[in-house]
Amino acid sequence: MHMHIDCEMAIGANSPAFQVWVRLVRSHQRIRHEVEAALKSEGLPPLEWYDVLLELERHNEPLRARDLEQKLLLAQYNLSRLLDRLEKPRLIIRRPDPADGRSRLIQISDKGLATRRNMWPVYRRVVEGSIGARLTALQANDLAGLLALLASSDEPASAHGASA
Amino acid sequence: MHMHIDCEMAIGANSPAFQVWVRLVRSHQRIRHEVEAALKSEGLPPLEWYDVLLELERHNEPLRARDLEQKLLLAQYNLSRLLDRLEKPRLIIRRPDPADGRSRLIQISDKGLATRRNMWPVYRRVVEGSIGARLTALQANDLAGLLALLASSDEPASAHGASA
DNA sequence: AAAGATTGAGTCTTCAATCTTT
DNA sequence: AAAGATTGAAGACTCAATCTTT
Repeated sequence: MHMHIDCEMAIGANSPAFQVWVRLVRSHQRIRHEVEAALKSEGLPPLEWYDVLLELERHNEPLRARDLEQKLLLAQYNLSRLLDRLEKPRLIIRRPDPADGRSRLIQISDKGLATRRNMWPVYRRVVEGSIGARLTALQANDLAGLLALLASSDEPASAHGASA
Repeated sequence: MHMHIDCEMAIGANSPAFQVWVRLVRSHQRIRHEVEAALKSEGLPPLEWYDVLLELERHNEPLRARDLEQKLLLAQYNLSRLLDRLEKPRLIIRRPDPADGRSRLIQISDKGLATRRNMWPVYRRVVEGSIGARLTALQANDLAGLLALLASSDEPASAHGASA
Protein backbone atom coordinates (compact mmCIF):
# COMPACT_ATOMS: atom_id res chain seq x y z
CA MET A 1 0.00 0.00 0.00
CA HIS A 2 2.52 2.54 1.12
CA MET A 3 4.90 3.01 -1.79
CA HIS A 4 6.87 5.35 0.38
CA ILE A 5 7.74 2.58 2.80
CA ASP A 6 8.56 0.13 0.03
CA CYS A 7 10.95 2.68 -1.31
CA GLU A 8 12.70 3.18 1.99
CA MET A 9 13.19 -0.54 2.34
CA ALA A 10 14.55 -0.93 -1.16
CA ILE A 11 17.06 1.85 -0.58
CA GLY A 12 18.00 0.05 2.59
CA ALA A 13 20.79 1.65 4.51
CA ASN A 14 19.53 -0.51 7.32
CA SER A 15 22.18 -3.06 8.18
CA PRO A 16 24.22 -2.45 11.32
CA ALA A 17 27.35 -1.99 9.24
CA PHE A 18 25.72 0.58 7.03
CA GLN A 19 24.31 2.42 10.01
CA VAL A 20 27.86 2.67 11.33
CA TRP A 21 29.10 4.00 8.01
CA VAL A 22 26.44 6.67 7.66
CA ARG A 23 27.09 8.01 11.13
CA LEU A 24 30.83 7.77 10.69
CA VAL A 25 30.56 9.96 7.61
CA ARG A 26 28.34 12.50 9.31
CA SER A 27 30.53 12.74 12.41
CA HIS A 28 33.65 13.14 10.37
CA GLN A 29 32.10 15.74 8.12
CA ARG A 30 30.75 17.79 11.01
CA ILE A 31 33.90 17.81 13.11
CA ARG A 32 36.26 18.30 10.21
CA HIS A 33 34.25 21.28 9.08
CA GLU A 34 34.45 22.80 12.56
CA VAL A 35 38.20 22.30 12.75
CA GLU A 36 38.86 23.81 9.32
CA ALA A 37 36.63 26.77 10.09
CA ALA A 38 38.40 27.43 13.38
CA LEU A 39 41.86 27.22 11.80
CA LYS A 40 40.87 29.55 9.01
CA SER A 41 39.29 32.07 11.35
CA GLU A 42 42.61 32.21 13.23
CA GLY A 43 44.53 32.73 10.02
CA LEU A 44 46.14 29.30 10.26
CA PRO A 45 46.82 26.77 7.48
CA PRO A 46 44.50 23.85 6.70
CA LEU A 47 44.49 20.68 8.75
CA GLU A 48 46.27 18.76 6.03
CA TRP A 49 49.39 20.80 6.67
CA TYR A 50 49.26 19.87 10.34
CA ASP A 51 49.45 16.19 9.55
CA VAL A 52 52.52 16.61 7.39
CA LEU A 53 54.28 18.83 9.91
CA LEU A 54 53.44 16.48 12.77
CA GLU A 55 54.74 13.47 10.94
CA LEU A 56 57.98 15.27 10.16
CA GLU A 57 58.32 16.46 13.73
CA ARG A 58 57.78 13.00 15.20
CA HIS A 59 60.67 11.57 13.22
CA ASN A 60 63.40 13.90 14.20
CA GLU A 61 65.34 12.90 11.10
CA PRO A 62 64.36 13.92 7.58
CA LEU A 63 61.93 11.66 5.75
CA ARG A 64 61.66 10.67 2.13
CA ALA A 65 58.49 11.65 0.32
CA ARG A 66 57.72 7.98 -0.16
CA ASP A 67 57.65 7.46 3.60
CA LEU A 68 55.31 10.39 4.16
CA GLU A 69 53.11 9.09 1.42
CA GLN A 70 52.58 5.82 3.23
CA LYS A 71 52.12 7.34 6.65
CA LEU A 72 49.54 9.86 5.46
CA LEU A 73 47.90 7.59 2.87
CA LEU A 74 48.30 10.18 0.16
CA ALA A 75 48.94 9.61 -3.53
CA GLN A 76 52.42 10.45 -4.77
CA TYR A 77 51.41 13.21 -7.15
CA ASN A 78 49.16 14.65 -4.48
CA LEU A 79 51.89 14.78 -1.89
CA SER A 80 54.33 16.31 -4.33
CA ARG A 81 52.23 19.42 -4.71
CA LEU A 82 51.28 19.55 -1.05
CA LEU A 83 54.99 19.71 -0.27
CA ASP A 84 55.37 22.47 -2.86
CA ARG A 85 52.82 24.50 -0.88
CA LEU A 86 54.59 23.84 2.41
CA GLU A 87 57.95 24.69 0.91
CA LYS A 88 56.88 28.05 -0.47
CA PRO A 89 56.41 29.66 2.99
CA ARG A 90 59.50 27.68 4.09
CA LEU A 91 57.70 25.43 6.56
CA ILE A 92 59.71 22.50 5.20
CA ILE A 93 63.05 22.12 3.46
CA ARG A 94 63.73 19.70 0.62
CA ARG A 95 67.30 18.51 0.09
CA PRO A 96 68.88 15.81 -2.05
CA ASP A 97 69.18 12.37 -0.50
CA PRO A 98 72.88 11.42 -0.32
CA ALA A 99 71.93 7.74 -0.17
CA ASP A 100 69.72 7.72 -3.28
CA GLY A 101 69.89 10.19 -6.11
CA ARG A 102 66.24 9.67 -7.06
CA SER A 103 64.93 10.69 -3.68
CA ARG A 104 64.73 13.97 -1.78
CA LEU A 105 64.70 14.30 1.98
CA ILE A 106 61.99 16.38 3.60
CA GLN A 107 62.82 18.23 6.78
CA ILE A 108 60.66 20.46 8.95
CA SER A 109 62.03 23.97 9.51
CA ASP A 110 61.94 26.07 12.67
CA LYS A 111 59.13 28.02 11.12
CA GLY A 112 57.34 24.76 10.44
CA LEU A 113 57.75 23.70 14.06
CA ALA A 114 56.35 27.01 15.20
CA THR A 115 53.42 26.78 12.83
CA ARG A 116 52.46 23.35 14.06
CA ARG A 117 52.71 24.54 17.63
CA ASN A 118 50.41 27.48 16.84
CA MET A 119 47.86 25.20 15.19
CA TRP A 120 47.73 22.68 17.98
CA PRO A 121 45.73 24.59 20.63
CA VAL A 122 43.08 25.54 18.09
CA TYR A 123 42.89 22.02 16.73
CA ARG A 124 42.78 20.58 20.20
CA ARG A 125 40.16 22.97 21.48
CA VAL A 126 37.72 22.19 18.68
CA VAL A 127 38.15 18.43 18.89
CA GLU A 128 37.83 18.39 22.65
CA GLY A 129 34.81 20.65 22.44
CA SER A 130 33.21 18.73 19.65
CA ILE A 131 33.82 15.22 20.95
CA GLY A 132 34.63 15.56 24.63
CA ALA A 133 31.50 17.59 25.27
CA ARG A 134 29.28 14.88 23.84
CA LEU A 135 30.83 11.79 25.37
CA THR A 136 31.70 10.69 28.87
CA ALA A 137 35.24 9.50 29.39
CA LEU A 138 33.91 5.96 29.45
CA GLN A 139 32.03 6.40 26.20
CA ALA A 140 35.04 7.96 24.51
CA ASN A 141 37.13 5.04 25.63
CA ASP A 142 34.67 2.49 24.26
CA LEU A 143 34.34 4.41 21.03
CA ALA A 144 38.09 4.65 20.54
CA GLY A 145 38.35 0.93 21.09
CA LEU A 146 35.72 0.10 18.51
CA LEU A 147 37.10 2.55 15.95
CA ALA A 148 40.49 0.95 16.31
CA LEU A 149 38.97 -2.13 14.71
CA LEU A 150 38.02 -0.09 11.66
CA ALA A 151 41.00 2.21 11.44
CA SER A 152 43.89 -0.07 10.64
CA SER A 153 44.90 -0.44 7.03
CA ASP A 154 45.56 -4.14 7.39
CA GLU A 155 42.99 -6.70 6.50
CA PRO A 156 40.80 -7.77 9.42
CA ALA A 157 43.40 -9.73 11.34
CA SER A 158 41.41 -12.82 12.25
CA ALA A 159 37.84 -11.80 11.72
CA HIS A 160 36.46 -15.02 10.34
CA GLY A 161 39.46 -17.16 10.84
CA ALA A 162 41.57 -15.30 8.27
CA SER A 163 45.26 -15.93 8.16
CA ALA A 164 48.05 -13.36 8.26
CA MET B 1 67.10 13.56 28.93
CA HIS B 2 64.95 12.07 26.25
CA MET B 3 63.99 14.93 23.98
CA HIS B 4 62.07 12.43 21.93
CA ILE B 5 59.68 11.69 24.76
CA ASP B 6 59.27 15.34 25.69
CA CYS B 7 58.35 15.99 22.13
CA GLU B 8 55.73 13.28 22.03
CA MET B 9 54.12 14.60 25.16
CA ALA B 10 54.03 18.15 23.91
CA ILE B 11 52.40 17.05 20.67
CA GLY B 12 49.90 15.18 22.80
CA ALA B 13 47.13 13.58 20.83
CA ASN B 14 46.57 11.64 23.97
CA SER B 15 43.21 12.61 25.38
CA PRO B 16 40.35 10.15 24.90
CA ALA B 17 38.52 12.63 22.68
CA PHE B 18 41.55 13.08 20.47
CA GLN B 19 42.10 9.37 20.26
CA VAL B 20 38.54 9.07 18.99
CA TRP B 21 39.14 11.76 16.40
CA VAL B 22 42.33 10.27 15.02
CA ARG B 23 40.75 6.87 14.57
CA LEU B 24 37.57 8.36 13.17
CA VAL B 25 39.62 10.09 10.50
CA ARG B 26 41.58 6.98 9.64
CA SER B 27 38.50 4.76 9.44
CA HIS B 28 36.70 7.24 7.27
CA GLN B 29 39.65 7.71 4.97
CA ARG B 30 40.22 4.01 4.54
CA ILE B 31 36.63 3.00 3.86
CA ARG B 32 35.85 5.98 1.67
CA HIS B 33 38.86 5.20 -0.45
CA GLU B 34 37.69 1.61 -0.88
CA VAL B 35 34.20 2.68 -1.86
CA GLU B 36 35.38 5.23 -4.41
CA ALA B 37 37.82 2.76 -5.90
CA ALA B 38 35.13 0.10 -6.26
CA LEU B 39 32.67 2.51 -7.87
CA LYS B 40 35.27 3.72 -10.31
CA SER B 41 36.38 0.22 -11.22
CA GLU B 42 32.75 -0.56 -12.12
CA GLY B 43 32.51 2.55 -14.25
CA LEU B 44 30.07 4.18 -11.82
CA PRO B 45 29.93 7.82 -10.67
CA PRO B 46 31.51 9.05 -7.43
CA LEU B 47 29.85 8.54 -4.06
CA GLU B 48 28.89 12.19 -3.87
CA TRP B 49 26.41 11.65 -6.69
CA TYR B 50 24.81 8.81 -4.78
CA ASP B 51 24.00 11.04 -1.85
CA VAL B 52 22.29 13.61 -4.03
CA LEU B 53 20.31 11.00 -5.95
CA LEU B 54 19.27 9.23 -2.76
CA GLU B 55 18.10 12.42 -1.14
CA LEU B 56 16.04 13.29 -4.20
CA GLU B 57 14.61 9.78 -4.37
CA ARG B 58 13.60 9.77 -0.72
CA HIS B 59 11.49 12.88 -1.15
CA ASN B 60 9.30 11.86 -4.00
CA GLU B 61 8.57 15.50 -4.75
CA PRO B 62 11.15 17.87 -6.26
CA LEU B 63 13.44 19.68 -3.85
CA ARG B 64 14.87 23.18 -3.90
CA ALA B 65 18.64 23.45 -4.05
CA ARG B 66 18.56 25.17 -0.68
CA ASP B 67 16.97 22.09 0.88
CA LEU B 68 19.53 19.75 -0.62
CA GLU B 69 22.25 22.05 0.59
CA GLN B 70 21.13 21.66 4.20
CA LYS B 71 20.55 17.93 4.01
CA LEU B 72 23.93 17.23 2.47
CA LEU B 73 25.82 19.94 4.35
CA LEU B 74 27.25 21.35 1.14
CA ALA B 75 28.08 24.95 0.34
CA GLN B 76 25.74 26.66 -2.09
CA TYR B 77 28.31 27.29 -4.82
CA ASN B 78 29.56 23.77 -4.43
CA LEU B 79 26.13 22.22 -4.84
CA SER B 80 25.37 24.40 -7.82
CA ARG B 81 28.17 22.88 -9.83
CA LEU B 82 27.56 19.39 -8.53
CA LEU B 83 24.02 19.70 -9.90
CA ASP B 84 25.46 20.92 -13.19
CA ARG B 85 27.42 17.68 -13.42
CA LEU B 86 24.37 15.57 -12.59
CA GLU B 87 22.25 17.47 -15.07
CA LYS B 88 24.61 17.00 -17.99
CA PRO B 89 24.05 13.23 -18.25
CA ARG B 90 20.37 13.92 -17.39
CA LEU B 91 20.37 12.19 -14.01
CA ILE B 92 18.41 15.13 -12.62
CA ILE B 93 16.09 17.74 -14.08
CA ARG B 94 16.01 21.39 -13.03
CA ARG B 95 12.80 23.33 -13.53
CA PRO B 96 11.59 26.75 -12.38
CA ASP B 97 9.82 26.90 -9.03
CA PRO B 98 6.26 28.17 -9.56
CA ALA B 99 6.08 29.28 -5.94
CA ASP B 100 9.27 31.37 -5.95
CA GLY B 101 10.92 32.86 -9.00
CA ARG B 102 14.36 32.87 -7.39
CA SER B 103 14.38 29.14 -6.82
CA ARG B 104 14.63 26.09 -9.05
CA LEU B 105 13.20 22.68 -8.30
CA ILE B 106 15.46 19.66 -8.60
CA GLN B 107 13.93 16.37 -9.64
CA ILE B 108 15.52 12.98 -10.15
CA SER B 109 15.01 11.44 -13.59
CA ASP B 110 14.37 7.81 -14.50
CA LYS B 111 17.97 7.57 -15.55
CA GLY B 112 18.95 9.01 -12.17
CA LEU B 113 16.86 6.39 -10.38
CA ALA B 114 18.50 3.66 -12.43
CA THR B 115 21.98 5.01 -11.75
CA ARG B 116 21.43 5.06 -8.02
CA ARG B 117 20.09 1.54 -8.15
CA ASN B 118 23.19 0.40 -10.03
CA MET B 119 25.49 2.04 -7.53
CA TRP B 120 23.83 0.59 -4.47
CA PRO B 121 25.02 -3.04 -4.61
CA VAL B 122 28.62 -1.95 -5.12
CA TYR B 123 28.41 0.62 -2.35
CA ARG B 124 26.72 -1.85 -0.05
CA ARG B 125 29.15 -4.67 -0.76
CA VAL B 126 32.20 -2.58 0.08
CA VAL B 127 30.76 -1.13 3.27
CA GLU B 128 29.52 -4.49 4.49
CA GLY B 129 32.85 -6.03 3.64
CA SER B 130 34.86 -3.25 5.16
CA ILE B 131 32.87 -2.80 8.36
CA GLY B 132 30.81 -5.93 8.78
CA ALA B 133 33.82 -8.18 8.42
CA ARG B 134 35.63 -6.43 11.27
CA LEU B 135 32.82 -6.09 13.79
CA THR B 136 30.38 -8.47 15.39
CA ALA B 137 26.72 -7.48 15.19
CA LEU B 138 26.92 -6.45 18.82
CA GLN B 139 29.98 -4.30 18.26
CA ALA B 140 28.42 -2.66 15.23
CA ASN B 141 25.37 -1.87 17.28
CA ASP B 142 27.39 -0.32 20.09
CA LEU B 143 29.48 1.64 17.63
CA ALA B 144 26.44 2.99 15.79
CA GLY B 145 24.98 4.08 19.11
CA LEU B 146 28.10 5.96 20.13
CA LEU B 147 28.57 7.56 16.73
CA ALA B 148 25.00 8.82 16.88
CA LEU B 149 26.15 11.06 19.72
CA LEU B 150 28.75 12.65 17.46
CA ALA B 151 26.85 12.71 14.21
CA SER B 152 24.02 15.12 14.81
CA SER B 153 24.50 18.68 13.70
CA ASP B 154 22.72 20.06 16.75
CA GLU B 155 24.62 21.19 19.75
CA PRO B 156 25.00 18.50 22.39
CA ALA B 157 21.38 18.54 23.49
CA SER B 158 22.03 18.27 27.19
CA ALA B 159 25.37 16.61 27.25
CA HIS B 160 25.77 16.28 31.00
CA GLY B 161 22.74 14.26 31.89
CA ALA B 162 21.36 13.72 28.42
CA SER B 163 17.88 12.38 28.00
CA ALA B 164 16.39 10.39 25.15
C1' DA C 1 62.89 -2.23 -16.59
C1' DA C 2 61.53 -0.49 -11.91
C1' DA C 3 61.48 3.04 -8.17
C1' DG C 4 61.24 7.92 -6.54
C1' DA C 5 59.41 11.95 -7.70
C1' DT C 6 57.54 15.68 -10.61
C1' DT C 7 54.65 17.90 -14.33
C1' DG C 8 50.70 19.08 -18.02
C1' DA C 9 46.09 19.01 -18.83
C1' DG C 10 41.61 18.48 -17.37
C1' DT C 11 38.28 18.37 -13.53
C1' DC C 12 36.64 19.90 -9.15
C1' DT C 13 36.63 23.26 -5.18
C1' DT C 14 36.75 27.70 -3.08
C1' DC C 15 35.98 32.55 -2.50
C1' DA C 16 34.07 36.62 -3.66
C1' DA C 17 31.24 38.97 -6.85
C1' DT C 18 27.05 38.82 -9.46
C1' DC C 19 22.30 38.29 -11.09
C1' DT C 20 17.36 37.83 -10.21
C1' DT C 21 13.40 37.78 -7.39
C1' DT C 22 11.27 38.72 -2.89
C1' DA D 1 18.24 45.04 1.58
C1' DA D 2 17.95 39.90 1.95
C1' DA D 3 17.35 35.21 -0.06
C1' DG D 4 18.09 31.72 -3.78
C1' DA D 5 21.16 30.57 -6.95
C1' DT D 6 24.94 30.99 -10.36
C1' DT D 7 29.58 32.43 -12.27
C1' DG D 8 34.84 34.02 -12.95
C1' DA D 9 39.12 33.35 -11.43
C1' DA D 10 42.38 31.17 -8.61
C1' DG D 11 43.72 27.20 -6.07
C1' DA D 12 43.79 22.11 -5.42
C1' DC D 13 43.07 17.25 -7.06
C1' DT D 14 43.42 13.46 -10.46
C1' DC D 15 45.26 10.82 -14.14
C1' DA D 16 48.57 9.70 -17.24
C1' DA D 17 52.94 10.85 -19.05
C1' DT D 18 57.60 12.16 -17.99
C1' DC D 19 62.24 12.66 -16.05
C1' DT D 20 66.10 10.86 -13.40
C1' DT D 21 68.51 7.43 -10.93
C1' DT D 22 68.91 2.59 -9.56
